[in-house]
Amino acid sequence: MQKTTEIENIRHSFAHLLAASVQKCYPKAQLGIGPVIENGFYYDFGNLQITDEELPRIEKEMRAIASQDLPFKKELWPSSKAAAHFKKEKQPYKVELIKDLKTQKVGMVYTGNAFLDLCRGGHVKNTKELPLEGFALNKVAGAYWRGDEKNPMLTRVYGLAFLTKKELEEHIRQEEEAQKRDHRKLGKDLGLFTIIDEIGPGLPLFYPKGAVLRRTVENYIIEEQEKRGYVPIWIPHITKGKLYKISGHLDKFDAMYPPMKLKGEDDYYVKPMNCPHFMMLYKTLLHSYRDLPLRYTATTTNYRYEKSGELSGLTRVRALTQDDCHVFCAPEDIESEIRLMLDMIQKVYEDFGFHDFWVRISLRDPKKRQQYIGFPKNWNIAENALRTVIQNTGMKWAEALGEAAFYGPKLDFMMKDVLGREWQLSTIQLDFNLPERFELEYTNSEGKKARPVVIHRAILGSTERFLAILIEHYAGAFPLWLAPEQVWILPISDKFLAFAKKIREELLQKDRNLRVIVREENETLGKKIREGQIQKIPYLVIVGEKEEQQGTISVRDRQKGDLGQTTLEAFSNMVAEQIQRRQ
RNA sequence: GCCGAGGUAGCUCAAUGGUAGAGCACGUCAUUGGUAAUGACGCGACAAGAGUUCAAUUCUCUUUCUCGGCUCCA
Repeated sequence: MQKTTEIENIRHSFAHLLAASVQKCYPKAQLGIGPVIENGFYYDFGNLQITDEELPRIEKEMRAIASQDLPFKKELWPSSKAAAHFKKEKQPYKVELIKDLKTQKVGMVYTGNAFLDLCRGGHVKNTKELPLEGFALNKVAGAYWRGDEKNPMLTRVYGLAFLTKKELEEHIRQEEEAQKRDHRKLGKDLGLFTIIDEIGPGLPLFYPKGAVLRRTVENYIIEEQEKRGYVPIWIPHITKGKLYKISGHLDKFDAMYPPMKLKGEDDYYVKPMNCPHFMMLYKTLLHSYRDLPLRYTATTTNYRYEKSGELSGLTRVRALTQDDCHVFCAPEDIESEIRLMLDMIQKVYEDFGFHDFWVRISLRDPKKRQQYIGFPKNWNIAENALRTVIQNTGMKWAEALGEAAFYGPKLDFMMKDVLGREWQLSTIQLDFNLPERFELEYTNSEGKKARPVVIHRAILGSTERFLAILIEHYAGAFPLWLAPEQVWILPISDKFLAFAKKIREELLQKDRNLRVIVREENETLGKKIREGQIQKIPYLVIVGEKEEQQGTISVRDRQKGDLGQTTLEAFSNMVAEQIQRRQ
């Protein structure tokens, strides 16, 4: 039996209690499984149709059972006896579990004399140890039996459980905080993007502010790439199906939009990925080892027919833009190419303010060799290259067996945002498959044909998803270099409108890329300041009689408030420096 | 796609089997202002379709979209 912690025992016990309560309230309910999860527990039930409104009743019953101070008792039963018991009790899921466990004996747990559940262990000794103040049932959802969509859908009841009331409240407070930062809400409030019924689910449109934000992010990536010798290519968004026959995607990829059927022509598909296009472009030219590594990049949109229930804001869309890159290189260049990518990833994360991340080295599962293609020799080169490079960077890393793609090992970058939520961002993947399928070649130094390795790489992953993460990470208060509107100029009254416009012109003379807007509306200063604060504008510049006479401006910082009067020169320098330092 | 909950004005939210209210936003006018909301007036909505009913935003069904999960993410 594996060791469990106090909180796990408590959560596990609550799961049992939940099962007992549901059985009492709904005698026909069938028991599934009830594991411990982050922050609490859940239990799956068959033959149970309930909504959130019924949770208080179930919770009340759980409290009633717990308050009887019942001991938890565990016995080992022969599996056949337990199976027979559950068969009699009309608990088909439990019977199935016992059968699949294939053990001689199974644990059965009781409270007091009342039978509770099949159990592998890890609970408190007595229900009086349960912190009833720190627990609450929180939601009902559907879930497939044993996580397989071919199986029936069960009703899952989720509960939160902590040691104390304070921790529970803290958790709820954190969830509320996360909700305030929700990129879907901020996207609306800040006028960044929208999703329109008539256009379609998962197909976001960007307002000017959102478009400026995404262009800023994408241009930044393009700039950093080009500094490192990556070169742009351009590819069309539709293609003949033939391309995906070669790549093998047509059989395997199930999120493909159905093809366009054109009279007397081949079927055309909108592209759900870019790799095959990159491969074809490489193949059209003859390559010498002197040309390699060849670093092709394109920021381009893919279309994937994701299941409707999977769509969510910008994090899961049907039109996703990738900062895609494929490096074609000789196997011996793998290490240096990856080092180059890591260098860029480190720089990019720092500039975006992502200070907490780790790298997952996704390797083969050595027990399942047949799942992977390519020569073991190449795999060894690749896996070792990944390890060596990562271990030399000082980045936090962990190896994960069985997480490799079937065509090669990869590095996945896991980022923690300010709320401690983990996101998978960048990925670097070694690929031995596509060069093979597309029969890519280069001429090596001996004048012989050789096969290049392809390294796939995306730093943002998808621009849309990345923006969602950025929005939530900063709660919409973007650092100056990213803010879609960086400076508002607020004239005290329309008498100073001309002066305000002059200030804008002068600021633009210092930096013609500065995003500065004069708020001309006939409103009070207080109103415009409030508006600026709500819109999270980094700097508000206030101009009136004082400023016009003294040739100064007044500056208000989004966080620090009124900074007082300063010169345009000083303000402009401060802004320039801040943008340059990406703060 | 599956289970569940929802969709009222651009946004946030009311009410109702019998003419749908408010705040913000927007427009007009007045006001000419000093660091988080000036005032008055005005414009504006029951997701779509079908059914039940004398009458449907309200009840039923279908479609669609959103949300919480499940599954999936090459």
